This record gives sequence, C-alpha cells and structure tokens, in this order.
Amino acid sequence: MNIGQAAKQSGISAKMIRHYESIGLIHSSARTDAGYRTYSQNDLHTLRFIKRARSLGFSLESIGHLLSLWQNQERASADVKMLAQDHIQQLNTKIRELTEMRDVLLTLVEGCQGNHRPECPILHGLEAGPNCSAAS
Amino acid sequence: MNIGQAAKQSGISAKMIRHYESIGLIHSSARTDAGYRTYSQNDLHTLRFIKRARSLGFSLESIGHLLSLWQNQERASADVKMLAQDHIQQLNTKIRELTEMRDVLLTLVEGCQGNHRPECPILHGLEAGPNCSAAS
DNA sequence: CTTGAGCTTCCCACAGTGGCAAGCTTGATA
DNA sequence: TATCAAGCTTGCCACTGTGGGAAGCTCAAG
Repeated sequence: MNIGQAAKQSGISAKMIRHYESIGLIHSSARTDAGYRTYSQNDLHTLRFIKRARSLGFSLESIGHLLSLWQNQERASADVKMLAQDHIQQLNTKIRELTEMRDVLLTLVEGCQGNHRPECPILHGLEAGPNCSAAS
Repeated sequence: MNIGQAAKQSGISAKMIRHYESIGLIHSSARTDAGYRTYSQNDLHTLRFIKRARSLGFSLESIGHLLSLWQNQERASADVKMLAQDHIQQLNTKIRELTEMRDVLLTLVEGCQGNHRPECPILHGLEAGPNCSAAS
C-alpha cells in the first residue's frame, strides 16, 4: 500500500507520516524500486496506534515511549500506567488553567453592557488586572 | 526606563518586548542616542495590559484588536464583548476536548493493574481505539 | 581605564501541522 | 504508443509563542 492509502486508512496525513519517519518515531518504511514508500498491515497498525495516542493528547515524545513499551513483550504495565497518569496530570493542569481563564473572562463579560458606548469593564479589567490583587 | 526595567515591571521578558515590537503589536519605543530602547509609564501601562490579556489566554492577534479598541475612545463596548465571548467559546471548546481526553484516559488507567506484568488495558485501548465504536 | 552588567541585532530551536514547487512514476485512455 | 492526470518524491517556508546564544556596543562604578 502506498502512503496515500496508508494516510486514508490511518487518519494521519501523508505529510505527517513522512514527518514521523523523519524524526524517527516510526521505522523507515519499505520502498518500491521507484522509491515509493510501501506500508504493510503491521505498519498501518502502528499508525493507528499513533493516531489514537495523538487523539488522547499524548506528545510525539510520549508516543515514542508508548510505542516502545507496546512493542516490548516484556514491558511492565506499571510503566505504561505511569506514563498515562503523568499525562492525566498534565491534562488536569491545563484544564484548570483554562477554566480559571474562562471564569475570569465570564465575570468581566457579565459586567459589560455590550452596547455602542465606549465604557467597558472588560478593558478596565485588563488594565487594572483581574488578578491584580491576587498576584500573578 | 530601559528594556530590562520595563521587563521586570511588566512581567514580560525583554526578549518578548522586542518581539512584540518587531511584529507590530506595540509601537516602536523611543531610543537613546546609543540606540537603547526607553519606556515611559504609558508604555509600561500597555505592556501590563498585554501581560494580563496573555494570562487570560488571548492570542497575540486578538490582543492586537483589544489594544486598538482600548486606545480608541470611540469604541463600542459591544465590540470588546464580542471578542471576549469569542475567546470564551474557544476556551470552552478546548476545555471540553481536554476533559474528554482525560476521562478516556482515566477509564483506561483504572483498568490497568500497574504491576510487573506486560498485560495492559491502556495499550489495548490505544490499539483498538478507545473511540473505536464511538467514531473519531 | 578596566570590568561587568546591560543593551543591540541576528540566527536557531522547540511541537505539530499545513502549503507549495519541481520533478519523477504509474496507470489509464485516446 | 503517446499523453495526461493523479500520486509520489524531496525540500523549503509558514504558523504560535517563547527561549537560548553569539558578537559587538554602551554605561556606570571602581
């Protein structure tokens, strides 16, 4: 199967497949005499694994670790679990940060008339600092 | 005040202040004869505005809009409000995505023994796709 | 006058993805 | 068989926002 087919079937763009190869995330695929990359079902399996890991927000670096654990029959599930928990932590941190931002913004927006006049608590908030008293 | 002072007092690194100037987010500051950038209280005010907008997650592009509204005495608060609401939307979308990722991962992690043995539901989940039945 | 801190510009890096261009291959059709 | 479109190749540039470093100038204090 050529790269276009592999892209369609894995959900990863051809561009990205080449990129993943270039950074060593996946092994260099086989090539035809003309130099076309060819992909086996096994390769496809790996690409799908990557696709799903990406969709859970793992970084390419973490995915590298996950792949090597996946392919290592002697792995300890504890190692995988640690990676996953670590990522959950990061997700929670990010979620918390974004939620705080949103809540501050919501407060500001609620106070804003949103009319034709220039008076605007949102701008005042940015000026004075919503977190001015609460440090930064 | 030199750029170093401005950086300390605004919380934006000197590096970034120069960058913001280079992309036109802020006006080019005054210079001494020797070519050193100098910043007034007014400039500092602007930098702090940017700092706070950044801390609420606004993109530099949006901050450009916010700045011009801020400096325009004839703005309509409705315009500011729209920008803010738009950003809240984006934050909510992101929060939702990350939360979904986290929840899927939590489910996988719960099923994993996390011991010395290779059997690992997390890897199975990545293989088969946690969202395999639920589309992607 | 020397020294060290601070400033200048310019280039490189990161993660992850997209786009474009020049040139070759492949397969089908006229 | 000649040709044409679609698909492949590599390579370079873009984005966002930030940091690092180098080479060289300036300023203030000793």
